[in-house]
Formats: sequence, C-alpha cells, structure tokens
Amino acid sequence: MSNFGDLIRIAREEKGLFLRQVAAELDIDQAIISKFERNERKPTKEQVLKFAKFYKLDKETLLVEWLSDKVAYDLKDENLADKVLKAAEQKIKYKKK
Amino acid sequence: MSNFGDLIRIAREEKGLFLRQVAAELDIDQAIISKFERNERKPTKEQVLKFAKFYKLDKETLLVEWLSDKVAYDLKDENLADKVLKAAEQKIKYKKK
DNA sequence: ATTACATTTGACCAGTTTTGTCAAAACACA
DNA sequence: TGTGTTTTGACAAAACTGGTCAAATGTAAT
Repeated sequence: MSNFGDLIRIAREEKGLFLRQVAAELDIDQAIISKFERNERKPTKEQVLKFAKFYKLDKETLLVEWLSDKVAYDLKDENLADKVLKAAEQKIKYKKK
Repeated sequence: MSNFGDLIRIAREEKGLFLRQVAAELDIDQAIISKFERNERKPTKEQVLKFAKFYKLDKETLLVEWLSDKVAYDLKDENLADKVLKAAEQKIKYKKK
C-alpha cells in the first residue's frame, strides 16, 4: 500500500537529490520534508502541489494519496469505517447535484 | 440525504423539547446545540454519544452520520472524492491486517 | 404593538493542534 | 576520526476548535 511519504521519497532518490537541495528549491525546511517522507507529518495542499511540480509527478495522483492518507487516519480507530465511507460517498454524490 | 443535525433536531422535536431543556440535561450550551442542529458546528464524539443516549437513538447510526459528515466536508471541494474514498478504503483494509 | 418565550447570531476567550525554525543527535561511510 | 546527510526534539508562531455569553431575531398570543 503506497502513501504520500513513499512517493516523494522515491521520487527524490530517483533524482539523486539530498533533502537539503529539495528544501532549498521548494523553500520548505529540510527537517519537515524528512518528516513528510516518513509520514510523520502531513503537508498542506500547497506543499503537495509543490512536490508534484518539482518532481514532475501527476498532481492528481499525489493529491489522492495525500487526502486518502488523511481520511484513513481520521477513521483509524473506527470499526465503522466501511459504513462511514459508504455514507460519505452518498453525501458527496448528493451534493454534486 | 440525512445528516447529523437533522437527526438530532427531529429527535428533539418528536419529544417536544426546547433547546434550553436539552442543553440543561446534557450540559451543553444551547447556542451550540442550535448550531449542531443546523450543521454549523461539529460536535465531539462524546457529545454525539450524549445525544444518542438522551434521545435513545442508535449509537452507531449517529456516529456514522457524524463521521461521514466530517469526511464529506473534508472532500467537499475535491473532484477527486471518488478516487480518494476508494484509496482510503484500501488503506483502512490494509491497516486492519 | 407589546409581551413572552424560543432560537439564532456573532464577538470573544481559552485551550488544543498544527506548522515552522533551529540546532543537536544520530547515522553512514571513507 | 572527519565529512556530509538525515532524523529528532524543543520551542515559538499561527491556525483551528470548542465554549460562553449577550444581543438580535423570530414567532405566536393577547
């Protein structure tokens, strides 16, 4: 199962960059990026988009990864997760109309 | 499409109670309950359980309503909602193992 | 229109959580 | 040991939440 941290760590390693370099480029403290890569902290949406652009990753893929991490985290203690997701789906569908 | 606010408003009206009375009984400010009923504020989990008990509503139903409101709210601006929910479902399944 | 009561609104505060900064500690390895 | 990278943790600033209260608004009866 993938997650946001893995995606950006792999992307960075593939490009052979150091945290320091990415930090300078994106203007985000390298300690924070280290935490993002280990899923210890959640980035903001703006940061997600910065990573997508810089690493040339698909924006949508990265956003989905990030948002689903968040949702999964919110529901982590809930044994009702399945029902909740189904109900949420209905609500979102309904709102679209 | 139902939501948490509607459920507790209907329950209160069926019992013919005023906000003031419910507020006193549950020890929650009546202004806040008013906001819960209009979905202007989200209650805490403890408050959800208080309502379930007081109105004799099914705990699980109310919790699902509350959590799915929250998830739907988080995804309200995202046209990726479907993908996000599917991904979140996988992540939750995966974690259970 | 005035009274009486219920609900809603909005300003404010306090406590919590989130985000960012930094330097020191830990790690890797020549 | 020395050099460079990553991780950790303490701290502060900013953003978000939840609660309190009083004033404003709504509603119905007289």
